Amino acid sequence: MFSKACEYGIKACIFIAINSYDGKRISPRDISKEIASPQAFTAKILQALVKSDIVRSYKGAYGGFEIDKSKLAKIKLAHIVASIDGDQVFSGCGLGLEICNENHPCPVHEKFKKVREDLKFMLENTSLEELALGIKSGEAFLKT
Amino acid sequence: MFSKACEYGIKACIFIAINSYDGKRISPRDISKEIASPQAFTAKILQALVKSDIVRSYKGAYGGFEIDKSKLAKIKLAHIVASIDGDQVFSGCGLGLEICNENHPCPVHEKFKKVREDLKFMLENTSLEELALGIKSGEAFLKT
DNA sequence: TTAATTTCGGATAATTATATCCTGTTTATA
DNA sequence: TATAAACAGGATATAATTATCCGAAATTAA
Repeated sequence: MFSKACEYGIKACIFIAINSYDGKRISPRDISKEIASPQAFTAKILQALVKSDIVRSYKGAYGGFEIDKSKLAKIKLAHIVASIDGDQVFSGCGLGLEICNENHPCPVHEKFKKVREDLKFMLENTSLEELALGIKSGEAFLKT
Repeated sequence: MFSKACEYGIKACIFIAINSYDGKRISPRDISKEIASPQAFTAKILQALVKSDIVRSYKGAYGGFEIDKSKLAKIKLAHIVASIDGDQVFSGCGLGLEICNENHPCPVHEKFKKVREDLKFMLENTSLEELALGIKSGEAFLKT
């Protein structure tokens, strides 16, 4: 469904979000420990998330990554996924046809429509905030 | 969503199905031409589909691939997908956690449930027969 | 200003997925 | 039996993804 990079990116954002609640910046080392991901690779993904303006980074001592508290409710899964995997998962043809639409559909176009729309709706309506709260409350887990 | 191999596999099955209606066997060369896929790679995928008993192959002159007419309604997309990509798409965790279930859910476990179940239902209830008919009637297309 | 800390970013390596090539084996028909 | 047609399958090549390494640049605090 998503690339490894995207999975790591989502989990990293959630963990950054939790810390940002407490006004704490966090390093790739701590993040990769918490989400069980390779450290250097995770750092690369964080760079991308910085460029797409989802997380903020601060260099130097006492630096690290954080997310504006005011943004937590506004950032949706869709933003993170699109920023790392592109919009293929939202709009691409299920069978890889270059052109696939109502006028020129692939064999599963109509069948996929519902699934894809469900997925799109879910991604666009799930905020980083609620995911972070799920972890904070102990309902959900970031690893194992 | 699916691997390239799986996309080719699905399209190949559909084209084989169409020909099997007319009692015709078909070669990897003709298949890859029709579905715009690399020939040798497609042949490998067909081998896998033979092993998982979805298509049948006949060696020698006048040989080729075909699918039992009597099976066309019974073979569902789910069979093809599972045979090529495994059941990760049905049961795997959306964020790649090894253990992810009701008792130990990942942050998006509940959110993904509906999407995954939709997808599963669709794959398990879409037959090769109806997809083949869609192409035969000119409603849908296998390439471009 | 210096030292310590931390992200940035380029280079490289390892792994997996995709794709090609070539030879062997089987089979139908002449 | 000979021959041509067609799949089987191993070996190899290429591309994309995932992962690691290291030095440079920035920032804070002593």
